[in-house]
Amino acid sequence: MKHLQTFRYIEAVMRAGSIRKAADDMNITASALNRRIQRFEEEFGSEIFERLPRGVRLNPAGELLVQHFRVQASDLRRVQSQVADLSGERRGHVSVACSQALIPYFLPAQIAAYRREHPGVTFSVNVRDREAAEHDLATFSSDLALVFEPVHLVDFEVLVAVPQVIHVIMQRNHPLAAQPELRLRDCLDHPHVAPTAMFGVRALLDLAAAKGSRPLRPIAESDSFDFMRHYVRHENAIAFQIPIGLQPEPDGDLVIRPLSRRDAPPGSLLMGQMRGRTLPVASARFAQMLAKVLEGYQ
Amino acid sequence: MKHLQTFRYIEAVMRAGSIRKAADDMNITASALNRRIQRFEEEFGSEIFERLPRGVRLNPAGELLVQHFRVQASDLRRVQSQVADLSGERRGHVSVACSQALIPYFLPAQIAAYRREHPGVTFSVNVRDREAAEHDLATFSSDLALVFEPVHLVDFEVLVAVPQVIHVIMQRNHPLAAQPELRLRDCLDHPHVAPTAMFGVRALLDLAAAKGSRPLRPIAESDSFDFMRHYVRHENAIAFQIPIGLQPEPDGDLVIRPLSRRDAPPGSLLMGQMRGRTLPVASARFAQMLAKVLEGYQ
DNA sequence: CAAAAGCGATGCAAAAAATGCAGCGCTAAG
DNA sequence: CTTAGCGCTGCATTTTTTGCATCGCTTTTG
Repeated sequence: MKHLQTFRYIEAVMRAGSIRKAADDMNITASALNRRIQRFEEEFGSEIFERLPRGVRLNPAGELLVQHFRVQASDLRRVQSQVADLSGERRGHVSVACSQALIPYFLPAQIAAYRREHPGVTFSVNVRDREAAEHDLATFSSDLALVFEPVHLVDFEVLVAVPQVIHVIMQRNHPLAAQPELRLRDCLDHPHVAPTAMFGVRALLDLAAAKGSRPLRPIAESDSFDFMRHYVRHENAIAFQIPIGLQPEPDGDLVIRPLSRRDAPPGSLLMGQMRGRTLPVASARFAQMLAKVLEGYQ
Repeated sequence: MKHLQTFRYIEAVMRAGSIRKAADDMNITASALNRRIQRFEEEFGSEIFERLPRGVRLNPAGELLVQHFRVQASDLRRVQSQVADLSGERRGHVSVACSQALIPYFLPAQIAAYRREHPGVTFSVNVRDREAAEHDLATFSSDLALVFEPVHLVDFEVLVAVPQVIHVIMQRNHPLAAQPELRLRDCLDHPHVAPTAMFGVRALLDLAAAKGSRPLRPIAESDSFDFMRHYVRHENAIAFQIPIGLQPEPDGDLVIRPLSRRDAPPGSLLMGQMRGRTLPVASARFAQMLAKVLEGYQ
């Protein structure tokens, strides 16, 4: 939309930290960009950048303005989506920010299922830790977020919550593989790998371990659940993950066992949106479908 | 704001019903306006006007779009007002839609009082019947509405409500002037003037009269309370009005008496805004002051 | 039933706005 | 003390927008 061009430039300047860099990013001359901003500031009635010796930075007025424009751009997308919906076939774009766990199995299956019904709808899927996912919602760069154990819930409006018990992954020949349900203390006696502190699974594990007065001593930490899942094949270690991130039928030589609820309470996988926002039709319907699936999930 | 120019043109076309008339109103050529709209429709991805033989009319997509733009323009004004507020002195503009009763005494006094504290704030005051006032809120053309007994309350978010007993206005030498409180049946025995059906005062009077099985028989009906107040001097008739529309100390030869509560229940004078909207700083503060004054009013 | 009036659309030239280029003055980093 | 990077501005150029004249169409009018 052309009438939002100036805003796109303003965002670019904000990101780049200087007009020249932003001009470069946007394939325009610094002078043109500079004048656009000056002209805008004049008609807006106030400066929106403070000029520093090495560039520019948004001032409080600019912060307010950027927030306004983000809301307005998001709302315009919603209107467009609604209009497309009027004319019969559903079109639109759904952007999702989600935890790693959703990436391999759950979301691909759900998106494919949705697109079978509505081929006109496109998707963008971004892996975000729980903090970044909430930020994505707040800046209107994602419509939906799916995260395990979110941190702040201020702007996060929960659409559906699913309890998820932490599961243990190991090779079929692992000593613990025989038990149908595992105790945390037994797991901690064996070599284990664990996610880094930023993840909800780790937070729950640390909490549970602290109660049992036996600390987590991972032989490897990683921010990739994919890495951890593969690692157990090499050292006969154990790894942790929530069920939604696991294949229903694991690969031949891996087994999956739930951790006893006596040790670690189930965490919550939450789907949410920006608080108070009205989602575009496509996103709202997709969220509706996900909610139905998730509610039947456990 | 220049980036809303196209929207202003769209609104003009909507009002005028044809591109040529709108072009005339906006001091631009029809061809330029026509092309602006065509260009906009193209980048928006859908037509927003349906072309009729005698002009154009918004289609459903256009309705959605206009609503979006109205919200967005109102929000931009809010941001500007907030920014002005950042830089010290309060500036801004407050637009009020209100019933006639508020026009002569109450609002002038309140606005003057507010402007004594904040000379940078300007006002627009429009007389609207209770239906039109609500419409003004819904189209974001007024920030606040002050109406007696509003009709629909769907989009009207009540900020404060004040009970108002209907009062009777007559000359000092009127036979009823001696009583401190009047019964409706006595009033109806004398020549009386009444507001037309669109007014809340009339609705309450009709209701009360129906209960007493004696109908209202006004010798004159008017949509101007000013007219009615002056008329009682000429025929020694009586008129009705709510206290907020009356001078505390009436002019020499007029007296004011409350109608007995046994006959007509007090109506409600409501101050409200568009539901869910965040008002500009100036409007919000003015509303706050009004609320305080009104709560102490009766 | 034909003429007139009103409408939206479009080709083309003129006017206006935005952009690119070159260079200024300034500040902080090397 | 030099240099590199920054925002800003005058001027020529390019792009966009506007105005004018006109077409084809439909409804209204005499």
